[in-house]
Amino acid sequence: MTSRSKVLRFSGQHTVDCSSCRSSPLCFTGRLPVDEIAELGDIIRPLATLNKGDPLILQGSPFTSLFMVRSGSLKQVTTTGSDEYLVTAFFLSGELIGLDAIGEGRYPGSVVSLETATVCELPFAEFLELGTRVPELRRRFLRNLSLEVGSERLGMRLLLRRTAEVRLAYFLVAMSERFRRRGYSPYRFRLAMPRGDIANYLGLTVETVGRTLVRYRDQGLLVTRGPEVHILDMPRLERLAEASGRRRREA
Amino acid sequence: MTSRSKVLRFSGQHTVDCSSCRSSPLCFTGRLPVDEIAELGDIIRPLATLNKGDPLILQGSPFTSLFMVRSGSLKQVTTTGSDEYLVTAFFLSGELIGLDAIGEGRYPGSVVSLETATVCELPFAEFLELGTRVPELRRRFLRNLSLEVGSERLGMRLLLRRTAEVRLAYFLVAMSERFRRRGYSPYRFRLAMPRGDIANYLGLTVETVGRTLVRYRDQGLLVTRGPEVHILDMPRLERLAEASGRRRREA
DNA sequence: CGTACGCTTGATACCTTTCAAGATAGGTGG
DNA sequence: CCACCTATCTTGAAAGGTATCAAGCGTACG
Repeated sequence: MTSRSKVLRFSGQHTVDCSSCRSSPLCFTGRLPVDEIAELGDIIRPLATLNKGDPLILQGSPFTSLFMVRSGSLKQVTTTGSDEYLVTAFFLSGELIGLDAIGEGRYPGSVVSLETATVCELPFAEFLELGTRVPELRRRFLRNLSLEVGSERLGMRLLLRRTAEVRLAYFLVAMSERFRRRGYSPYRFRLAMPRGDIANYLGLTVETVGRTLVRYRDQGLLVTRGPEVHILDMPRLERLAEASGRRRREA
Repeated sequence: MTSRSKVLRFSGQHTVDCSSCRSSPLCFTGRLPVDEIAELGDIIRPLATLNKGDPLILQGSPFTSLFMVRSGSLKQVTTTGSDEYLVTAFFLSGELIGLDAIGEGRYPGSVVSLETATVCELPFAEFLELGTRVPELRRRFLRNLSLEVGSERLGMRLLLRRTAEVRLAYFLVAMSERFRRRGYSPYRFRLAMPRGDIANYLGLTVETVGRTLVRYRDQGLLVTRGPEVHILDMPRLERLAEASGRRRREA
């Protein structure tokens, strides 16, 4: 169950040039004053490269570091007591991994690479220490954590009352937006995760996701070819994603 | 929509004796050294008293403070663009309100009292400033925030794949545990929120919640009388709450 | 005393899961 | 380079769980 496979090692090197990081505009450290960026660079351990399927974190291992995605994408999966497999998050470049581990002191799920990806390691103790001297860093970090609380809280409550059609639209619009902010086309992108992971993440089955995609295609909303998504009618897809609930009634 | 009703005012008084607070063992500030507790007391504005239905926070208003529940309970509700009413959280004594507002700088939902309740106000700017001098306070706060991220992330993903029977069991077990930690009986308690709010929170309808409670009663799991809950067979209820998923199949 | 709100109960429709094969595609080894 | 294997995606038919719609019922409070 907890296959103790190759857990990656970071290079011993102890300096990163954050100022040259392509993810920096998205990273919560982005646009910090130069001096402080440099200090961060002293802390951050750079550039583990992961291949598809490589684990970055094993569920239950002690929390030591946050990880910042520089390129590629990863998923977080939690296995519950009854051997249930739950996809709890996807991480794209510029996003922070491990925010949910600080509280318990252990990582609540395994994090696995969905494709070739690179990450930076941010040892938490040293990060906290740096925070003592850089209030702005603290503020950014709190902001980041808080946004996470809010979006999980609201996003999930929303999904709970939604049909498959709306859930998937919501997911695709969100992904599209995430790609757009990374400088990619919001209309054509490649979803690195398999259908099964999407279904699991949305609380649906693979079959339902598949059928829903077919319906979208029939309605001229979008087309998919394997992992490739091509959105044809974004306005309508967005309207669908925002659609209130199940059927008629208002609560 | 945003009924500008009586928004409560705090007394001008500027000192709170945290050390005498009954919620202190549950509050994230609990068990801090005495000096620091005292400093907190200088910041915290005490004791607004709310009656059932009184709003503490109006959705969209600028974020200025966190609130700590001293007694009673409250709910957070978010109204979406399409006038959909979503219950996104319940707060019991010792819990922090407003964690999800830090990021956006606005409160993402209204917070309304479910019964007579008292809260302390914790102005955020001053709290941050105090954090500069008290690293332990920062750590506690981060821990608190992180736990929130984790439980929302996992808890919700779980609910998404659950039947009404399991969702409600999960909710009742969680509430029972929260009461237990507050020194009340975990077997007999009073849920201050109406059925409709529970249903909404769990992504169900009132009818389904009602019918499910009847089924529990028929099975000898628990009985309800209005807001009163009396759990008869906790082990079985817990097993039900942990039950894996919809029907047979494993993911 | 009545009105309102919350809770119950019943019948029906519908979405999604479940079960079961089949079709594709990517990767491996002969 | 092709055959095979496995994981992934597709399609179909049936069952099941909830939402929906519609009344009743109780109870609290003005």
